[in-house]
Amino acid sequence: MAESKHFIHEIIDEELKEGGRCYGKTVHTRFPPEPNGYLHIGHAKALEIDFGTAELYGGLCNLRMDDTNPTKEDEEFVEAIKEDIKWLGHDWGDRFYYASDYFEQMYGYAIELIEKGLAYVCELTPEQMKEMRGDTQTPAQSPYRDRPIEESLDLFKRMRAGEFEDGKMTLRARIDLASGNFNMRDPVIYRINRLPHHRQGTKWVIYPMYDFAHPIEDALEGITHSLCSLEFEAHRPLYDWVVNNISVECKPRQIEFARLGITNTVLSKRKLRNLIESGYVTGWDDPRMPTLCGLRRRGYTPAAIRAFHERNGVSKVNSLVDFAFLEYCLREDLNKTAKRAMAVIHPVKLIIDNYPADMTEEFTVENNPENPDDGVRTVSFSRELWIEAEDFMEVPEKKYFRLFPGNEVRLKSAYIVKCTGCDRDPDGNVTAVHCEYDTESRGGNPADGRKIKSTIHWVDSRTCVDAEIRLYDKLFTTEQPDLADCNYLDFINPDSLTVVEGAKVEASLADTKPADRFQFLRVGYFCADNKDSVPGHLVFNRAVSLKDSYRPEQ
RNA sequence: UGGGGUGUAGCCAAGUGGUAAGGCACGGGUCUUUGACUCCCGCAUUCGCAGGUUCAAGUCCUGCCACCCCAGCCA
Repeated sequence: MAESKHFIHEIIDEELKEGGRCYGKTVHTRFPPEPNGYLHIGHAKALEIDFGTAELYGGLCNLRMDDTNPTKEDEEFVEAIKEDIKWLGHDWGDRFYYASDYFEQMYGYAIELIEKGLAYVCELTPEQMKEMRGDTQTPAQSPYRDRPIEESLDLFKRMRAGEFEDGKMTLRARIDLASGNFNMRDPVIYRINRLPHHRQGTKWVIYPMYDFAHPIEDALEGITHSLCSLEFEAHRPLYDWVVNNISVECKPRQIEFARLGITNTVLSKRKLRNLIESGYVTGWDDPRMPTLCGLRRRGYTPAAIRAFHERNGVSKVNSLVDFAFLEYCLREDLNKTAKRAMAVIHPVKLIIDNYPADMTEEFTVENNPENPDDGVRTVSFSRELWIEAEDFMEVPEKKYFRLFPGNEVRLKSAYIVKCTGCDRDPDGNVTAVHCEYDTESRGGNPADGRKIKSTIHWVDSRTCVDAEIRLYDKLFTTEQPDLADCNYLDFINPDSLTVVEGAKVEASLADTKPADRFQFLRVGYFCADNKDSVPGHLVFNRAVSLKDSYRPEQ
């Protein structure tokens, strides 16, 4: 929970006081996704605000599919949305709704408005309506706004009956053609659309617009606080107009907050879809995507995502949060929870020349030094091991203190070895590193207590298993790929994915299950791919690297 | 040139007339059988700018500037 309350909660505190709008009431919010795509980390912010506010005040939060436009929405997204919300740990109880289930009631309220002289049927074409909208200096014109109530009533009923073609007529709210707020210039509240609706089928050929439908949905469900993003601020007068002019007892209050921006990625459904359709990523759940299913596959945890949003806070300032902060939140969680394992991504042979060729030992290693309850495991050890190629340099650069001729390092939990040299192929590539071990240093403790500066990870060449490692990096090379005057596709990071075949991982990883997470010692946090990793062909995704303060100096 | 919003460090963000919290990033050190983690230190004489009120202003007043959203029969 945040240290200090953000502005929305301060508003609610006031309203809950005696005499306040919500005195004695239960705080009731809603999360209203449109089922036309997958949820991403930006939606997660809204999710945390909607569900989090309800939780904070001991209230309720409904889950509602905002499906008022048949041309965009599809049932296929509904289950995925529910799954993502559950994954994040939120519970809507039995309060799962569809806006489309309220169509009949909405129709009734539209009739009420017409009867009150507050709505009328308009026969302008979309083009005409656009032309007559006016501008900042000129009021709009609407030739049908004074047609008799009876005529609008008749026409609207015939609209519903399907007597008119798509686009021929609309129902408009009769508000203010001269308003500086264009949303109030007699906005369309119903349009004709013959496309079948994903749940209502062909029952309806007229559909309510968001500005009319949303306040009704909220009022019908008894929502006290309708929390949404900043771009709806100018729609609030219309929201209030609707709840104040129809016969509903509940008058919800809309409060707007800034949506989330993160560096080096994009967060619009259109752009994300385009990344998929253009083949830059493999799908909505590609681990490089900022979608919840993508982050999940990448190895992100619900706790990390929730911490990210809680610490970012809630305000009305358009923000662009550093991607590094998301990574920090993940590392913080995984450092405490992920079991350690040894994996060599870029293997090179380490031969211990004074170790008997037929000997094998087992060493005990802690699973997580941050959490002793995770216990220990044993790893096997023999004369030939695999180590990370970058842990050896024949000619060390300044401040390099791993393996180089003459230097000692500790093999994690095993022995201290002294490097004696290396073998190279005709092209000059290192094919094996040679060393000798200190027989008195079993477990990694030197008998004489001398300090060993470096400890490196390793795997036993006799028992290790192969794995495919997918190294992910930022999707875009610039912090703001979606700046107005540039094309975000120009900034795609060509190295956002590096696939490494033939990595060597310790034997204990052989029975890893999909979605299992680990810290590969000294390398980073990895997650078994939830689609492609199977026994016999392990696939690990790098969720995030470990911080690395090693800076070679020259 | 209409309406609605927002400006506090590289990035988030507290602050509600009493002398600029915290986190990330960054730099330095400590610790370490992970160059991780931990711990410690440093990091805004100043709050978009300019005036004004006040003993006292990031907070109040006036003016200006910058940026974001709105003219879908999208949400």
